[in-house]
Amino acid sequence: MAPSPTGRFHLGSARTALFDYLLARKTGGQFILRLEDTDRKRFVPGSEEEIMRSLDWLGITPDESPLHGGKFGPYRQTERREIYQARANELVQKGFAYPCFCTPERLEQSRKEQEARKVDRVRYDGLCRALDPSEAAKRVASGEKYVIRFKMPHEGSTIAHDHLRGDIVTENKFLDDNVILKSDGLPTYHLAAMVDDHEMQITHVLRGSEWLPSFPLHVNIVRAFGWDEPVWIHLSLFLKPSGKGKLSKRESAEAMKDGHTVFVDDMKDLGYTPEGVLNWIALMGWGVAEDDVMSLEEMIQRFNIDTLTPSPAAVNFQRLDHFNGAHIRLLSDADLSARIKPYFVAAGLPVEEEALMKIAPLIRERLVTLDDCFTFASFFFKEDVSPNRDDLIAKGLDAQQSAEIAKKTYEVFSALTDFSHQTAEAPMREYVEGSGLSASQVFGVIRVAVTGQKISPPLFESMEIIGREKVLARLQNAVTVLERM
RNA sequence: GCCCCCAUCGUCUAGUGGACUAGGACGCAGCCCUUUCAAGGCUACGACCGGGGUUCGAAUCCCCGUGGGGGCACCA
Repeated sequence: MAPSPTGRFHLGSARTALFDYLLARKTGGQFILRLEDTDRKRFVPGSEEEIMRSLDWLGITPDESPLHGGKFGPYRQTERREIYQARANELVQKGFAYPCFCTPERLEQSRKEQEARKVDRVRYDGLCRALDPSEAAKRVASGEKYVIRFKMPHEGSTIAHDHLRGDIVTENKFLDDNVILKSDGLPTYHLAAMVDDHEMQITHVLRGSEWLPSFPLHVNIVRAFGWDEPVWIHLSLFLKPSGKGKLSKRESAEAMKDGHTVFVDDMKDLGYTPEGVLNWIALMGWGVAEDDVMSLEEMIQRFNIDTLTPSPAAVNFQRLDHFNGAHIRLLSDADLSARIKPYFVAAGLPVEEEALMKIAPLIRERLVTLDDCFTFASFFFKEDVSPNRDDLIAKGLDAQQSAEIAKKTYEVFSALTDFSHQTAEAPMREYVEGSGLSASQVFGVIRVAVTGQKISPPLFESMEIIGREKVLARLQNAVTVLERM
């Protein structure tokens, strides 16, 4: 993959990276990260690090990259400028490109003129294309500022082949003489990517379909060099959840409002797992008929570029939640414990590993995101809970009757020789039977008394983990709260 | 405006001329399970954009509309 360090690493880039990775693993190829940093004006410090950090977190670390090296380096385009300059000159030499001395001011003027004439497509007017090559060479040698433009044929048409979309035919008269080498000596994407893809022996180019319009230019460049073409695949675009317009980085604020994000680097903090995120983005632009909850391994096995889909896909965060929850449920006790521990630590709670191992199976199927563990299990680690008085009063009963339940429970638990969920539940069931109360009423009071909340993991298993001493204290406290008036 | 791409349930998708009464998943609704919340199981609702062809036969192939998306930089 070849992102540019001009902003944050988002969903779309992650999906491209994933497909690149899957293809490489599937075919025994290399997954390469190349940084397209030729636009120094838009360079954002820290974004290179964010790209690599995000890839690592997702679990799809590149085989070759600026960080890991590789035999086709360097992997940062600004470190390869001589290569592009040589290649650009080669094209000029062969008559496929030409130096252009037009100033930005002249270009701007030409653009305005064309707009005034209401031409269909504003483009370079070809002034320097008409220059005599030896004359142009002289001006270059004299130190005059210039760019190099690709000499697009005026006649005929270009047939570019996309693996998903078939032949894409464009009449050359609609094409422009694009700049391939800028006046600062750095190449534009068009040249840099084509040269690097060739030099680095890239077999498959997977990129977003926003590149389709410049696709003819790219194949013309490759053909001008006489190189073999890679397999081109233009992936479907990600659309906003509404389906109206492509997912942009501006969407982040919108997504953030309901606990979502389009930036991979933010996913971890929101409680998402790499497995869930990967599974989610994999299924946008890739058609899998059934059994769509997959591990990375399974994705590798099932991946096939023939099953990629070309139509735009609206992102659906509810689906992310679904896949995240599904993958959390697949986690072992040890794995889940390790992943939720940081949330308690961050809250300053005294977490114990052994307790965490017992809690994991109790909350696993209740978590949508990992940080949900806090709402479900923080009461385990607190010294006391502070139940709301109204919550302590069972449905259909009054405070006094509810207090009776807590007292009775206190007695039952106190009398136990051994306190486990089995030994505690049996006598409580008997009590419910003989009391004329419902299980829901009795256990509801205990739940709020012991956990401080109306919703909790299974009651008796939870109490076993908390331990009799604390349970009794919390029951006692509940009675106090209920009898206070 | 011009060029390009796309078109199956609300969303992600399966489907490559007959096996389609169009399958799965998310979401939504109901039921079951149940001490809460989930998870799980079952059921319901729900789509081939329109019109012409081609063919014995079109969701599938072709054309034209329409709709949606993308692109028109010394950005990627």
